[in-house]
Formats: sequence, C-alpha cells, structure tokens
Amino acid sequence: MSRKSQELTRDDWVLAGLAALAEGGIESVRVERLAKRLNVSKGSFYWHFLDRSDLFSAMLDLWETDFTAQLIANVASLPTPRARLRALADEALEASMDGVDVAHAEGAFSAWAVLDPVAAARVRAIEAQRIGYLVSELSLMGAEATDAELLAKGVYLALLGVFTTRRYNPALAEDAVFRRVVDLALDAVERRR
Amino acid sequence: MSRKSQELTRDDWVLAGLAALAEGGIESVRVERLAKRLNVSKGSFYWHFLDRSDLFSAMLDLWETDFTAQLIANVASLPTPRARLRALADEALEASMDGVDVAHAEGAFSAWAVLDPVAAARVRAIEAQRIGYLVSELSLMGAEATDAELLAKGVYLALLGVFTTRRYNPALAEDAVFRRVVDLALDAVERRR
DNA sequence: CCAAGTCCATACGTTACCGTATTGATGAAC
DNA sequence: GTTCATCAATACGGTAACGTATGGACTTGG
Repeated sequence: MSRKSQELTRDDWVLAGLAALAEGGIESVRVERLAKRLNVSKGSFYWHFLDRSDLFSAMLDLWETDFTAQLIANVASLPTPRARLRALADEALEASMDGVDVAHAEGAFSAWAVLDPVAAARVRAIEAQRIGYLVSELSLMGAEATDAELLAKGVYLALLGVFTTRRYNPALAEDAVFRRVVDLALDAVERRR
Repeated sequence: MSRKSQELTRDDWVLAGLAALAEGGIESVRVERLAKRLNVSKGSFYWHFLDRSDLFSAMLDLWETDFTAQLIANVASLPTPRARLRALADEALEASMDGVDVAHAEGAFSAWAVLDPVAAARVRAIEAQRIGYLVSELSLMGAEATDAELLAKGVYLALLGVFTTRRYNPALAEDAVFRRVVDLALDAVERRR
C-alpha cells in the first residue's frame, strides 16, 4: 500500500472541521481534537495550515463553493418558479454531503457568524445570493418587487429557524411547518395576480 | 456608604452572565471574565455559586421567570387575538430588560440549547408555552387545530430566524419581514372563515 | 542510492480557564 | 468591643488548548 493513501489532505482536515462545526459549534473545532479524530498528531495540522483561523477560512471556502452553490444549481432545470422553489425547500430540509449534515451545519454557520465578524461577512454574502435567487423567482411568479423581498426573507428566516431548532426541539422544526410557510408565501403571490 | 451597597448579589452575577451570553454566547460566560467585568475576584463567584453550571441553572431560571412569562402577560389585556398577536410581535422585536438585549439573548439561548441538553430541556419547555399560547390565540380566531399549530410554529421559527440573524445580517432581519410573516399567518386564518 | 522534499510525531513554553483552600476584611448582634 | 457571619482576595494545582521547534520517516528525482 502506497503511503499516499494514508496521508491526509488539507480537505480532509476541512471536512473534519465542518463535521465538528455541525456537531458542536465553532468553539468545538479545535486542532488537537481534530487530530485525535483523524488519528494523527497536530504536527500534521500545522503542516497543512498556518493556524486555526486558516482552517476557518478554508471551511468557509469549501462551504461556499461545494455546498451552497450546489443547491441552487440542482433545481435550475425545473420548469416553473413554483416547482423550483418547492424543490429547493425539499432540498434544504434533507441535504447531506460528504458525511456532513447540511442542516446542522447551516445552523452552526449562523451561530458562528454571530460570534465572528470574518465568518459573518462570508455568511452574509452567501445569504445575499440565496435571497437574491428567491426574490427573482418570486418576481417571475408575479410578485411586486418590495413584497418579493419581504416574502423571500421571511421564508428564509423560517428556514434558519428550522436549522437551529432541529437540534434541540425537533417538534418545532417539522418539515410540514416550513412547507406551510412556503405555501403561505407562494399563495400570497398567486392570489395577488 | 454602607458595605451592602457594594456587595454583589447572586442576581448581579446572573445578570452579568446573561449579558455575556447575549454578547458572546454561552462559551463566553466564564467565571473569571465575569469577575473582571464586575471588578471582583472569582472568590466571590464561588461564594455565591457551587460551580459554573450552577450559574447556568440560575440564568435559565431568571430567564424563564423574569423575562419569558412577562411578554405574554403584557399583552393579555388587549381585546382581540389579532391585537394581542400583533402586540406580541412588536414586543418580541424590541424588548430589552435590565441591560440585557432580549433579542440577542433569545438567539443566544437557542444556540446554547443546541449544545447543552440541560439548556435544551428548559428552552423546549419555554417554547412549548409560547407555541401553546400562539395556537390558542389562532384557534380563537377560527383556525383549525392542526393548521393553527403549523402557523404558530412557522411564525415562531421566523422569529427565531430574526433573533439569530440580527447579529450578523440585519438587512435580513428587518422588522417588516417578520411582520409580513405574521400577516401571512393571520390572513390565512381569516380568509378561511 | 542519496538528496531533497513532504508529511507527521514529540516535546516544549504559554495562556486561559476551572475549582479548592486559606486567609482577610467588614458589618451586625450581643 | 468581641464574636460571628458574610463576602471577597489570593494563591494553588490541574487541564485543555494554542503555536513553535525540531527531528524523524517515507518518497521521489536525479
């Protein structure tokens, strides 16, 4: 067996970091814990990364490129805005990638952004994209510009609520609840035409 | 000046803890930091509390009794469910008590509940009360039982989204957004009658 | 085959905490 | 005014981290 197969890549660390983030929040992604989890010493970590915040940046990078953009791309082929938005809702509720629970991670990213200005800027940018997409779809459906924005943000806030609540109060975060909110918004747009 | 006026009470520590929680999350409420903030040594802390988790319990107690129950009581005198729910929405968006920003603290409590099973149980109980109240008011307005629950939870999730988002992406958490969600729910109920 | 590069282990110094133990100060009660 | 209870300061030992420094070990190119 070649040595290469056992050596860790930067991305291995990043994925472990994301898993730890999803599991226990940003405070729980600690280099010595990750090292233990990866059965390796932290000497390895400081080979791949400058320091802990370097890992944080990499986590934000991977999140933005591999996870976030993907979601929107996945539904682009559907025919109507309504179908795309519903599919997006389903996707948001169920996603999981590379062993990282996306919903848990989403909540953890928000919580992280509250505490860390660097993360905040990145998360804000990602959310701006998402809201922008929702607004454009709602506009396609005939919503007025200002109302499309209110509705898009409202739905997204509910989704964030789902993400954070899932972990400690799942009765509150049932899928049906979020779907009802989505319906509320979609119906509001269609009724107005 | 009597000595009493300078000595700290248990509640002084608890309020400081809540302020720290609102500011930097549960991981940032540390006894030596609070001591510094209160211009006192941690010898004082361990006089008033058994240990750090004892402070945590006290924080949850104060939150439940002095903060949460208050909100609902404040609107009880209003005439109609619709008026009460709207007033509640306003209150939730603006509250601040004893130098603690309630909205920030709310978000921090949710984030805390994600990480700590003890906090989770308490927060769940509080949220059950809140949802119960919302459901009963929506039912009074004529909503069907199952839909009242969906709507109540949906609105509450959006509020949680507001609380966590306020800190890092205020453009997302505008009051108008949440009010729009509330209107969506109220209109849905009234349209069905 | 050896020299350079790549990747990791180990040991170290440092910081920030937790919780305990002991002592000190101050007001109140007698 | 002595004594007691209340509250706080200080000093201590212990743990979990961070980041550095240094020394392997394995791999690949010349």
